[in-house]
Amino acid sequence: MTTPEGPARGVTAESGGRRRPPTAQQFVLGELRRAITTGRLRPGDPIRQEALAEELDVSRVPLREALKTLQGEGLVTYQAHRGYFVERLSLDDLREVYLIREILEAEAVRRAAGRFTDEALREAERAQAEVEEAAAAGDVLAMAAANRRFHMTIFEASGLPRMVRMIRTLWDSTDAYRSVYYGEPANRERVIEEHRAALDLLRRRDAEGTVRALAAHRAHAVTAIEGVLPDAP
Amino acid sequence: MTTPEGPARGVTAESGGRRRPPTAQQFVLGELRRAITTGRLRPGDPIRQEALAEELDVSRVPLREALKTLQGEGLVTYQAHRGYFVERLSLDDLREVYLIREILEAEAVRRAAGRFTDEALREAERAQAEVEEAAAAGDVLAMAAANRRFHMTIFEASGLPRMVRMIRTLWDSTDAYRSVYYGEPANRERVIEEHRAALDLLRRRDAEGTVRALAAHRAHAVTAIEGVLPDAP
DNA sequence: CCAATGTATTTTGGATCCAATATTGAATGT
DNA sequence: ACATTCAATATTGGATCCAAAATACATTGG
Repeated sequence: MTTPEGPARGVTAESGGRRRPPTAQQFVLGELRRAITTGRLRPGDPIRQEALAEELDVSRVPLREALKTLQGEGLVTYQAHRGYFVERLSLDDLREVYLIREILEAEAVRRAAGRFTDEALREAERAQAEVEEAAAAGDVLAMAAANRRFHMTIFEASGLPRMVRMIRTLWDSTDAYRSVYYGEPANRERVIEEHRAALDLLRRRDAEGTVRALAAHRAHAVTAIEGVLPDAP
Repeated sequence: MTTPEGPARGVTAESGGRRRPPTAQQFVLGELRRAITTGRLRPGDPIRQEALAEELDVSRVPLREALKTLQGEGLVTYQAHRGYFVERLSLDDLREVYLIREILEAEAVRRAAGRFTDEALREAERAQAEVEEAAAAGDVLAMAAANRRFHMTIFEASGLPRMVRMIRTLWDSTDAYRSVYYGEPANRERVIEEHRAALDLLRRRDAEGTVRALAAHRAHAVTAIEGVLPDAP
């Protein structure tokens, strides 16, 4: 039934040589995020604490604290005495997340554009360079990460830290689906073009233009994702 | 030391006759929320787990899980190996929370108004009756609770559960300040009037009117709270 | 055969104990 | 007197163990 294999393969294995966080709960948190976004833990799956803890080579205590964090972010649900389950995102849920993003990000971008510093601009350009590099190399994961940095750099310029935190959480909750989007070469091309356009508008401090550009950018992503979602609910 | 006593009593005492939740972490979560919103735990305070756990007559394990939840909601902050601290809301933070609420609630109300059922209307009217009762009795805590039910009933009619969850979290994070608002009799009167106006508009399914009315309602609260905040940061 | 009931097993919830880290305070040297 | 180092203490982080609840399973009666 369960992996006849003993200690640590599956989830643990692919840590790619990153430095391990200072506490086990933070380490587990990262591993869980990856497990969920890469689909290793699938939507609807119950999370068996004992097995997972053993696999990650920690006790259940830090695992449970990490799960509480994920619960707060909406990546897992919790029922008392029954445990945690990987959240199942319906099409409606996905649309709702994007609706909320639409609303919050519009405001964040609007504010950011008005007060965009040269430093922030350079930071965004650097992120964009990484996006293009990763795209050229066909590295989907790296591209998703760089793409995130690109957008977050812009949001952070809004000077609204709580808003940024909420947006980040919303991104987290749909990570799994977004990576699908980057799988398509055509989408990768489009992302690059749209980012360049947004950067141009930011250089001119054109707030409304940037808002519109990024809204369109987002809309493209969501329609593309909606298309493939029924296959992997 | 620890309970030679069997099933849990202890500091539970002051729960005003509410039914105790099925798990200790949920119980602790409620107690912590109250402690923070009533000012028993003050902004900036470090949270000493051992002492608090003993006071609540639980071990540190469920306490820490509850703290993780609060961290996700932004009511406490966390530093590895240093522990949890009650979040300190600056004036800017407060304004940001209200800005985000403004944006999200406008959308929620807009959608809710269009699809407001008679059942939802009755529910809102019931909540409003409780608000008026509590106001008449001068029971600030009960009024805050009923007020919350009134607004949440409306938000929930939007059919956007995630959005409602986020709004609820935003309310949580400023509970402490809002109760101050209800302390003033004049404010209590105004709240009642404004709620009645909103209900009228809802009965006519006037979406934009309701949005405007509730936006004004919110604006009154925030300016009033801003006025008193410097005293209790 | 099916439903209901009681029992065994699994799984989560929580308490206690120990380890790791941070903080405090005293002693020491300059 | 001041800064620095090192020991003592307090506090958090985590592992293990036990209790409580839920689930799975078998048994019995209809």
